[in-house]
Formats: sequence, C-alpha cells, structure tokens
Amino acid sequence: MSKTDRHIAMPVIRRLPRYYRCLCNMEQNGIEKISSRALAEAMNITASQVRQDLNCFGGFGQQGYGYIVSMLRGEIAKLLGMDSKKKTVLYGVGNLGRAIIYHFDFEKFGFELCGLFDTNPELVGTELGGLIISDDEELEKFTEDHTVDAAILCIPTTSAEEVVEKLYAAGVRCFLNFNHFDIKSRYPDCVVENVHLSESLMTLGYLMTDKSNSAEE
Amino acid sequence: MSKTDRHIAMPVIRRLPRYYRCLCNMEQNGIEKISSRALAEAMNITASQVRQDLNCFGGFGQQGYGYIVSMLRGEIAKLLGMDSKKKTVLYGVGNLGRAIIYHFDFEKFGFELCGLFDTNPELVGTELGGLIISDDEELEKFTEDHTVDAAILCIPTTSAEEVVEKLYAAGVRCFLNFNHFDIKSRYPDCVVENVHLSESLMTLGYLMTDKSNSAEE
DNA sequence: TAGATTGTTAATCGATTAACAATC
DNA sequence: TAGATTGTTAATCGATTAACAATC
Repeated sequence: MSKTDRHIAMPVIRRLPRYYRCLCNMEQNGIEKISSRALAEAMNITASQVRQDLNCFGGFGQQGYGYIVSMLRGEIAKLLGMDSKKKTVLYGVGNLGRAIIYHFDFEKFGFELCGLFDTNPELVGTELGGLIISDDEELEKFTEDHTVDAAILCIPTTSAEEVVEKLYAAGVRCFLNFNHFDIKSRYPDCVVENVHLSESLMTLGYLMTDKSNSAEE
Repeated sequence: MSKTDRHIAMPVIRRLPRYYRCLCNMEQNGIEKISSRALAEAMNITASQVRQDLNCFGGFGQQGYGYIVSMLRGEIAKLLGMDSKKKTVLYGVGNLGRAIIYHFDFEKFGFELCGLFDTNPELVGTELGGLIISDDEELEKFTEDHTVDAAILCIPTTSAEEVVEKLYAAGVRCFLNFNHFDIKSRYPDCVVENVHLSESLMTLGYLMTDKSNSAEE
C-alpha cells in the first residue's frame, strides 16, 4: 500500500484548491521556490499543517530548500484531476446555470462541458457558450452518443429527484449539486459535492446576530 | 456568563441551517414532536451530536419527551437572526447576482435587499426584483440615506479590493463574498462568509480522480 | 411507577500543532 | 561544514461519540 493510497481526511482535500490558487498567484508573481512557512503564511494556516497536508500525497519538497512552486502547483493540479477531461452536462440553464457556464474555467479544472439541458421550451434549442440547450427528454439519446462523467445540477430541489433518477439510470455517478435533494442518501455509490448557497446566507445571519462575536472562520 | 455566551464551535454553527431546513420539512409534514434520535437520522449525524449541538444554546427539549418541532425551529431561526431585517446591498448584477436576487428568500432569512449596484452602464438605471440598479459611484450617497448592514459581492476578484474599500469606508462590516479577495485579512474586524464556487468543482475533481474512493463528505 | 429521552459529563477519536531527526 | 527546511513522529487540542444520571 503506497502512501498515496492512504485515506485522506476531508479537511485536507478541501484545502487543496486553496493551495492550488495560492501557488498560481505565486507563480504569476515570479516566485520560484517557497518554504512551508511562507506558504502557510499566505494561506493563514501553520507551516506544520502545510507539511502534513503535502506529505499525505508524497514528498514534493526538498529538505533544506523548500518547494518548487511550479512543480508543487503541477502536482496539486494532478491530484485535483486537472489533467483529465471529465465530460460534464449541466442541468438548468437559469441565472445560476449561466453564471457557472460563463465563469467556470472547465478546461483548466479538468472538466469539459459537453451538454446543457433545460425543461423551459423557450430555452431549448438556443445556443449558450457554444452549446445548444437540449430538452430534458433528450438525455437518454444524448448518453447513447456521449459518455457523461459528471452532472452539474442548477435546478430547483423540486425537480432534482426526477432529474437525478434519469441521470443515474443513464450511468452518471458524479454530481455538483446546488439544490437540497440529498443524492448521497438515495444513491450511496455516487460522488457528490453539494453547494447550499442559502446556508451561507444563514451562517452570515448567525455571525451578524451572535453577540459573543469573536470572529473566526 | 450565561450558557448562550459561551464560544460556539464553527462546525456547530454550520449545522444550524441544516437543522433549520430539516425542522421546516418536518413541520410541513405535520410532525409535531421529534426525538434527538429521529432528528439525527434525518440529518445523517448521531443523536449525541444533536443534543450536544442544541445544548450549546440552552435546553430546547423536554426530558423523557423530545423536542417540539415548531418551537425548536423557531429557536434556531432566532439564532440565525431570522427575526431581524438586516439591510443588504448586492454588488454585481451579473448572472450570479441575479440568481441570488431571484432565488434567495431574503425576508425569511432575516435580510432585506435594499440596494443593487453595478458598474455596467447598460444595467444602471434598469429595474430588477423591485429595485433600480445604481451606479457604483452612488454608494456614498446611498449610505447617507440608508443604513447598510451587509453586502453581497457578486463581482470578480479583480474589482473586489476597490469595492470592499468603498463599502468599508461607508461603514459596512459584514460580507457574503463570492470572489477570492481575502476581506478578512485586510479588514479583520469584518464578519465574512466566503463562497468559493470553483473550489467545489475542484473538490469534485479530486473525488472523481481519487482512486481510494471511499466516498465521504 | 416504569419507560423514554433529554442534558451533561466522561471517553474516544481525529485533526492540528510542536518537535526534531534526516538531509539538502 | 553550518544553516535551512523538509518529512515524520509525538503531543496537544478540539470535536464527536458514548454513557448515564436527571426528569418528564
């Protein structure tokens, strides 16, 4: 069992995108090498944590020297699967869907947006970001011609159950989910990343209300 | 020092919106009382954790009986500040901004959206969700007439620094932030809730790539 | 009273931090 | 070689889980 196969804690995984972003910034600023101490400072964590985190995946540094920024960024990019092209469909081309279509750099992150679906007949057939929006009903036909590795669900909770059922039947097992339907409970073999925007507003509501406001993240 | 004043751990705070949602569902389904065990099951956590969490804020239950759903929901709503009306402005009326304007139930969550700002001259002056979009430059004048308790930043990282500076100067200290500018580092006295959508896609990328996929959240 | 279930204390588990030997 | 900084083990801290006395 190699080091890379060991169980990686979720907090570590959730820090990877931040490491990646930090290292990109540094690379752009022409910084070629970085110590765990300096990287930690930039991330608002401890140097120990940086070294522990990176060592979950193998030694990317050089003792007595530090880490080479471009190399470390590349290794983290690989961990995040950025060197692949995961075929992805997006369901629900409302404002949120469009925000994602326009602002996510799918290519960079290792995804390829290859299908848009909506139920609104006014949207179906129109073009967006180089793709024609398909009707919900066309999914089955679509999955015959295309592999679909992941689905992004920008649909309301009310229609999520039905949509996920169809996608699951079509073999899709990975979801970026913006509604409150609990995919993982129904389909435990799926990989699901949930984003609950309203929870963020509620959390802010708590922090603004909280009297003992000692302000942390 | 009352129980309510004690330091509340961030994981507990982040579970509050989930409790709230769960209890709303139960209330709608006509469930009047609930045990920590049943609530835990619905939330995919342990009964111990439910009781520990709720006891951070005082005893909402009855020994030997359980919790009254409507009462507990009400208490959590209060904790989340839902009984207040925090005057809020939104910056950046692009797709993401519109998604939030249309889909967030501000009133319900204790917020009142009272101002929209953008720099795009084509948008300024147009109406959206009952509000006229103002030019960025009008903020100072706006804050003379209105109290602004919080700002939602649906703007790119590149313009965030400047916008936050203006808002801070105008007295705003609470932010729901969707870009990568680190408000908290620059202005430590602010309350900030960050939402980094791209990190969610990258995390999904990791989970899809990860060979030792033992699937957890 | 007996049964149920909370509130709370104690035990465990996991994540973060500190320390230091390895080594560049 | 001396200084620096990693990789890794050990110590600490904090969060979760278990246990049980209190009490409805």
